Amino acid sequence: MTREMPKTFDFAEAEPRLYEWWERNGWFKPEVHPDAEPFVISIPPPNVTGALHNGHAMFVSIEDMMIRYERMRGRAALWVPGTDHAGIATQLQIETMLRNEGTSRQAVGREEFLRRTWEWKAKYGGRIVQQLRRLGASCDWDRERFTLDEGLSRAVREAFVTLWDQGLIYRGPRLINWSPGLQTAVSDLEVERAEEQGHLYYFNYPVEDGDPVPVATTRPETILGDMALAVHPDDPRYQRLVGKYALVPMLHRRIPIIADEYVDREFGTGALKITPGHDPNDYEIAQRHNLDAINIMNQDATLNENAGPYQGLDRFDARKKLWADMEAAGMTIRVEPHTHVVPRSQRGGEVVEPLISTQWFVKIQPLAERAAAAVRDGHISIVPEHFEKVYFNWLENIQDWCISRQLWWGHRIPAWHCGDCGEMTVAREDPTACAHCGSANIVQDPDVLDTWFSSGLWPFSTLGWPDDTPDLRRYYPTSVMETGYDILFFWVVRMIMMGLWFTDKVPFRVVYLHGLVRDEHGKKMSKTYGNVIDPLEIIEQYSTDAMRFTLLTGSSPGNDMNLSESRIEYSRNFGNKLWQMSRFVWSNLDGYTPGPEPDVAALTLPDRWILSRLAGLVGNVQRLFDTYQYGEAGRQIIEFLWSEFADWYVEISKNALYSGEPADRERALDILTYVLNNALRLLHPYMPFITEEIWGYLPTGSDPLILANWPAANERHVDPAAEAEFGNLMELIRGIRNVRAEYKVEPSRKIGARVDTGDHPSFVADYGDLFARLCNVHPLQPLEKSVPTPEKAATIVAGDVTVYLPLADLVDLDAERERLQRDLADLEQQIAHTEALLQNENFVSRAKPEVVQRERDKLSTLTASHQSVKERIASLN
RNA sequence: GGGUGACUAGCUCAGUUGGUUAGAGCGCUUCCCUUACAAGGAAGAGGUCAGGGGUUCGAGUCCCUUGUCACCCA
Repeated sequence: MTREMPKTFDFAEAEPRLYEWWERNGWFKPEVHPDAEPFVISIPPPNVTGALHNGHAMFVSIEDMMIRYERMRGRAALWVPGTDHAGIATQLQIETMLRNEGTSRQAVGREEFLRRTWEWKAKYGGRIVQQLRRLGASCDWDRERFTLDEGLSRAVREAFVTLWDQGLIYRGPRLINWSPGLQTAVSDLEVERAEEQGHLYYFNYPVEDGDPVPVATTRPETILGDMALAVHPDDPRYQRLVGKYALVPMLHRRIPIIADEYVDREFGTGALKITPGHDPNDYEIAQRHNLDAINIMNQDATLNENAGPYQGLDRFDARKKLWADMEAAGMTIRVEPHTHVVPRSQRGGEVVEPLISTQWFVKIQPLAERAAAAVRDGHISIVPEHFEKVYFNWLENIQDWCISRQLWWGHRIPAWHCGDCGEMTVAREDPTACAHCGSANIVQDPDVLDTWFSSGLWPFSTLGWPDDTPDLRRYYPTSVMETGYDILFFWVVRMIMMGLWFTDKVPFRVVYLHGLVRDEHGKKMSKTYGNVIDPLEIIEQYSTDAMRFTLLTGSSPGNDMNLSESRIEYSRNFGNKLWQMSRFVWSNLDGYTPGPEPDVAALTLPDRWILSRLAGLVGNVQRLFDTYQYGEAGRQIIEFLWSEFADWYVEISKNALYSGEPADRERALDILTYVLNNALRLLHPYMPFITEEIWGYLPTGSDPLILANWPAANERHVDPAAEAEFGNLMELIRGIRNVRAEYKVEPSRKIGARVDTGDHPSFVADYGDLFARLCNVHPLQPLEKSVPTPEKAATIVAGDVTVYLPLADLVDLDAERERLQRDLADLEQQIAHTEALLQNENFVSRAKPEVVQRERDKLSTLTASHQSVKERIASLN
C-alpha cells in the first residue's frame, strides 16, 4: 500500500473533499447510467431563505440513502433539488427587515418590496442549498429549480388557467380564515386550533315582547354580528320563543329566534346566538335557515360600520367596551373561566378570525376523487400503509381550497378585472385588453397564489412541464415521494391531485412518510424549551456520517424519533470502529494482491462461518430494503460488522496473518477484504463519506464506491453447518471466558485447557490456536474418553465437546458443583421445553419442516451437553 | 364527536412473511491501556412485551376488549 492510512478519520477534512470530488465528476447525475431504468425523487423543497433543521437532515438522509442505493443498483438515479419561495414565511422575514429599517412594505410599495425580496433571496437563497450539500445530498444540481423561476411560473399559470377554463376555479365571498396580522386569508390547514383558557360570558338577550333569554358566548364582540338566536326544537324551556324576535344588544337590530338541532342543550344556557359572518358553524346554520351574514370586521381586525358605535375599535377592545356597556345596561349575568378552542395562525401565531371575504377557490371534489382512486387502486402506495386510511379520511371530508393570498411574494393570480364591462380575463400570457369587451382598462388581480399551489406541481414542473421536455418524458412519473407525515395534506395530497389532473399520471408511485424529530424525551424541539439540537453543530462535532446513521437507524417509517446525543455518539463510535477494523486490514495488505473470489473448498471453519453470515446479512438487508425497513437493515449491518466480523473474525484472522504461512495469510486477506468490501457497499448509503474514504485504501479496483455495485447474496456461501459448528465454538469460548471471570483468573495469566472432543478427532489441530488466542489458554490438550477427567478443574460443555480448565489453586469444588448444577438446571428446562414441543403431534405435523428440524437439532445438542454436565457432576462427588 | 397511532429492561427505542431462552444504545456491576480501536475489549445484572379475552401446534407479532398517553381532522 502506498498511502498511509491515518490512525483516525478526519471527517472535517474528508467530507467536503469527497463531496466535491463526487460532484465534480458528475456522479450525482442520472447520466452515469444512461440507458438504465430511472429512479427519481423530487426533493421536498426547503424554504429558500430557511436554515437547516432536523427535519431537513432527516429527509436528506433518507432520500440520499434511497438515491445512492438505487444508483449502486445500476438505475439512472435522479434526485431533483430545489427550493420553495414560501410565501408567508419569506414575506414575514422581509417585513421584519423593513420594520427594522423603520419602514414597511406598504410604505415602499409592491414593486420595491419585491425587488428587496429578490435581493434577499439572492443573498440567503444559497445558504440552505449549501447546507443540504453538507449533509451529503447527491442531487443533480444542474437540475436545481426554484418555485418562482420562469419555467415553474409558467407551470403555475398553465395549471391555473386550465382549472379556470374547466370551471374548477371560482371567485366569491365565503367564510374564510383571516389572519389580521398577516393581512391575508389562510387555508384551513394553516390554522392551528388549541384549547386555551378564556371566559364564557353569560348575558340576557332581549326579546321583542317578552322576557329576555339567557345566552352565553366566548366572543362577546360577535354579538354585533348576530343574525339569529337558536334553540333546540325539543327544549321545553324555549319552545314558546321560536318564531319570535330578539333584539341585538346595544344595536337593537331585530333578529329571528329559530329552532335547530345543532344547538347543544347542555352547553351554556342552551340558547345559541348565531353569527354567520364570524363562525363556521353559525355560517352553516344560517344557510339552513336562509339567514344573511353580515361582516362586522375590517381586515385589520378593527370593527367596521356594521358595528355601530363600536366602529374603529380593535376586536379585543370592542369586546371589553361592549361588555362594559351591556353591564351598565344591566344585561350581563356573569363571566366564568372557560376552556375553549382558539384558532391561531400557523405562522404569525395570532388569533385567526373567521370572516366573509372574496377569495379564489378550487372546486376540489373532482380532483379529490381521482386522488383517492389512485391510492385505492394501488397506483400509489403509502409507506407505512396505515397512512392510507388517514389519507382517505381526509379526502372524504375535504373542503374547497382557498388559493388566494393577500401577499406580494408569490405567483400573482393571472386574472385581469375589466374596469368597463366588469368581466374577468384569465390568460396564459399577460393580456393588453379585456377578452370580453376589448377595453384596455384592465387591472390584474392583486392577490398571489397559496405557496402550496405551486408546490403541488413540483414533481412535474421541475422536469419541464408544461413543455414536453426530454426530462419529463424520461423521468416522470417519479418513483418515490419521501417527506414528513405532517405535510401529507398540505403537499402530498395536492401533488397527487394536481399530478393526476394535469398529466394524467400519478406524480410518484410510492409515498414514504417519516416522523418528526423530537428531543430525547419525546418533546418537540423548541427554542423556548432550549432543547433544540442543531444538525450543523452535530455535524461539526460528530460528522455527517454519524448524524445520518443516527437518523437512519434510530427511526422507523411514520414514527416520530427521539434524537439524543448519546445515540449520535454511538454512531460516531461505530464510524471509528469501522475505520479501525479497516485500518487493521489495510495494515496487513503489504504484498497482497487480491486473487479471484475465495475458493470455498479451501476455507477454514471461521472463514466459512463469516462468509455465510455475510451472505445472510446481504439477503436480509435486501429483504428489508425491499420493504423500506432501512433502520432495521442498518442495525443489522452494524451488528454484523461489530459483533461478528470485528469481535470474532478479525481476531481469529490474526492467527493466519501472523502464522508465517503465505497461503494462510493470503486466504485470510481474501476473506477480510471480501467481507469488508461488501460491508462498505452495504453501508455506503448510510455513511457515504467514511465508507468512500476507506474504499480508497483497500484493493477495490478503480471505481469509486459511489458507483460500485450493490452487493448480492452469494448463495454458495450459505453454510448452515458452519454456522452451527462455529456457534458451538463461540459457546465454548464464552464459557471459558466466563469461568475465568468467575474464578477471577487474571486476564494475563495463561491457563491450561484439556478437551474432550467427542466426535471431532481433529478438533485440537483445527481450533487449538483459535482457543489460545481468544481465551488465553495454553495449547489445547486432547483428553481421551478412557482417561479419568481432571479433578480440580472447571468444566465447560457445549454439545459433545467438553473443556476442562485445571485451576487447582482457584477452583473450589463446592462452587464448581454449584455452577454446574445451575447449568444443568438450565439445560433441563430447555430440554423439557423442546421435548414438549416435539412430542406435540400438532407441532410436528403442522409446523414448517425446517422449524421442526431446528428443534430436533437443538434437542440433540442439549441432550449431549446435559449428559456431559451430569457425568462431570457425578465425577466430582 | 370522527380518525390514526403508541404502551417491550432504570431511560430512549428496535423487533413487517406468527417459530431458538425477546434485542440494541445509554445507564449499572466486575475486570482489562492484549502490538486496528479506551470513541476500545471481556464477563455480568436487569423484562410475566399495559390489563383481560380469543384464533393457532405455537402470539411481543393476528383478532376482540378495557385502560393510559399522543397526534390528526371537525
